[in-house]
Amino acid sequence: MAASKSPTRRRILDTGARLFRRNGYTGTGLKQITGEAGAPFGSLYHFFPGGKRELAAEIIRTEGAGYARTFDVVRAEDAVAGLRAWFAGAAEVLEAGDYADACPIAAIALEVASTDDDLRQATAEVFTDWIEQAAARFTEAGIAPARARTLAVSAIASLEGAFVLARALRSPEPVLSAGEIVVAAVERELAS
Amino acid sequence: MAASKSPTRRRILDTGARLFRRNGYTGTGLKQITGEAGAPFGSLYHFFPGGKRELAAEIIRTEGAGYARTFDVVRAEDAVAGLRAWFAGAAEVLEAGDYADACPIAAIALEVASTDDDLRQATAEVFTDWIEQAAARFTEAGIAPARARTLAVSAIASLEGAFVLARALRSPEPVLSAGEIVVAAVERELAS
DNA sequence: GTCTATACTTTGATAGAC
DNA sequence: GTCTATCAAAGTATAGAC
Repeated sequence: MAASKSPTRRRILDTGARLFRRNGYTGTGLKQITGEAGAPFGSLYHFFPGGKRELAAEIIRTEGAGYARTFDVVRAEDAVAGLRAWFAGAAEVLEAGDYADACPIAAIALEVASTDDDLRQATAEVFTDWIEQAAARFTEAGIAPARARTLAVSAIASLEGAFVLARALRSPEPVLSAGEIVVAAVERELAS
Repeated sequence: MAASKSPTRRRILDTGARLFRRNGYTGTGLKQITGEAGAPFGSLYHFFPGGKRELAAEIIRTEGAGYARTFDVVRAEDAVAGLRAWFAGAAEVLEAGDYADACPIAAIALEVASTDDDLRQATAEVFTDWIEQAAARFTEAGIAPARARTLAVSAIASLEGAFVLARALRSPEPVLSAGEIVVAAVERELAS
């Protein structure tokens, strides 16, 4: 079908992703999305019959998968340098985008955690994927599986929380400080 | 004036704090707040003429100050044990409250960061206070100021991000893992 | 099948009765 | 000063013209 290739559908998804990321789930209106996407309001329900929840679910999954690829910079050959680059890159993107674009799903995740179990589960699957991918990379680098998972969870949590502080403070400091501690922890683990 | 002691005003603040914490800023309605608080709708505008924004600003400040006191468990005499208790306590509260009550202002902070500069600044002041208090405690424990600040920012960011993951995954693991890494970092710093 | 117009609900906010 | 009734606007969702 042509639906999956429709440029209108693409624009709705991209615009929705940007607005959800910046203004949150309830903070973003469907009229606002179609308006900024230059799409007729009815098109949203044509492509997403389930309405706002179906749109959000797809955005959570695709944006989650997309953001997972930023972790590709962490190569098993030099996990420490890669991890350092991961945090530095996040800080740069944040500054360049005026502290508007941090984690693509954090704002949604906090809002739906206690109010919409389907969407909560979608965010949980994304976070689980990130954790497993990061843990696999650390394991390949030579860290024992259990320890690799602890470090993976900690790395992702640190960046996630640093994003919260950085957006509020309009400063890259939290991302850089959090990165420093996590990088040192991984470095120390590999040296042991 | 009696206003500051009014039980109605108190109930509005407490209910608002709980709902903002769980459902976010735009995700919480004023009618929902007064409804659950058992207060007439008009009372909200009587006590908070500035409406939703004034109410949110006060909640951010008071809840922020209240949460700062949880860090009192970190005593300069034994910062490592205190920090360990801080994370463990956060994990316990989270589980006990069915993953609904984590950071009192994180959901608001992410939502207003790019949409309401007054409220963003209120959250920034809270985070700044937390960072300074934690850094002071680490300094008292014998860590050099610059390093103490890096560790303070990292500790708060780690917990903040762990809360995001924990609420989505409905698991205390992120809080415990993040705590493990941060505690080890402080421990190592004190040993050096 | 694309899109416009509308239905219905809920939102934040006010006015005014008591 | 406490509270009820109502406002205009924005929210999601749908119906139906073309």
